[in-house]
Amino acid sequence: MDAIGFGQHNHAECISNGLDLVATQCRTAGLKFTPVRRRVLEMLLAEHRAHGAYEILDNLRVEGLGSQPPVSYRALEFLVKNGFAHKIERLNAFIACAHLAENHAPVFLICRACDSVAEIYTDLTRGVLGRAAKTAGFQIERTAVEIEGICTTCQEGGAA
Amino acid sequence: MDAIGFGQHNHAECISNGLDLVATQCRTAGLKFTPVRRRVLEMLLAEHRAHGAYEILDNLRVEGLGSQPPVSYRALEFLVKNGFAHKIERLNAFIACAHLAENHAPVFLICRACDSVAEIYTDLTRGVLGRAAKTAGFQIERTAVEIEGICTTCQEGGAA
DNA sequence: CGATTTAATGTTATGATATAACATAACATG
DNA sequence: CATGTTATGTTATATCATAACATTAAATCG
Repeated sequence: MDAIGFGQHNHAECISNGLDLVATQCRTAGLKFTPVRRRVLEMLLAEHRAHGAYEILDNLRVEGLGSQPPVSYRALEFLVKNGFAHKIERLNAFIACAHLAENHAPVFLICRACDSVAEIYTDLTRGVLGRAAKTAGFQIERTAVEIEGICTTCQEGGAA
Repeated sequence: MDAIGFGQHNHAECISNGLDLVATQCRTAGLKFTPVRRRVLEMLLAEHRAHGAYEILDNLRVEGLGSQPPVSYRALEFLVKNGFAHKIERLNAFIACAHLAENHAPVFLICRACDSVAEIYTDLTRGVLGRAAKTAGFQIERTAVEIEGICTTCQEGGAA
């Protein structure tokens, strides 16, 4: 388990590695990593927090890459569908995937004070949840696990 | 673990018991269980699926209990805040709590075919999730666990 | 009781999020 | 280069949600 989002890491690398990884995966899978899609992913990678579709759109507009809602929604849909980004339902916003390449059921830790979001890597569908679903006869297809609270930094800062 | 929502139970009782329980809890806690709030809860209890705020509002309007969005949103807010209902973030909709009276972190099983929602009673904050959060130094305040898939009935029906 | 304050409701207006639908352009492939 | 397919551009509108202020009802207390 790691929690990218809180804690230290080389962020510039984090962005360029992410873009490279996705570019490669798209090439391999025959997906088109177009300028808009690339730029949107780059925006998401720039900060470990969720970005709204309209915030993304504002940036695209300034850069001449699109001006209407469907532009950002389509790019985000592409990224989410292919596992390069996730939607945080709680916030109606999107975040770059922190575990690119690995097939996973993401779990998010959302800090309500600083809005940062950490993605942890823990498959809950095995264990309790899987057993519970099985008992209910429910066939799991997709999970959204979103934990809201206060991150380390904000606890120290007294934001709690 | 039980999964109210899928499976059999006496539904009429389920509604009246729910209303009675909440009425009692409100009396005890000094909360006002007003006609609008009561009626909204009743609507939620009527079916084990999530109800949108505007769907609720449409019903209230017909009954002369309110006609503008804030009316349903306020009633829903009251119910959610006091643990009598939950919001399903994935659906931007609301559902009656299936474990009234017990302090709990709900887990929802959402059937994408028939839209029914089951609430299961499994505290994930103990176990893996709790440990993961602890490692990240994250202080959990609230969890939203929403599992999407296909319920037993719909699997049998071949809706998958 | 009647004044005060607190909570709930009514209402208008608007903000924020999301998608349907259709037109056009770019691209791959036979 | 015709054809199918995917992506993009654009208009319009649907859907979800809340701010702000007016009014009414209810609780509290001198």
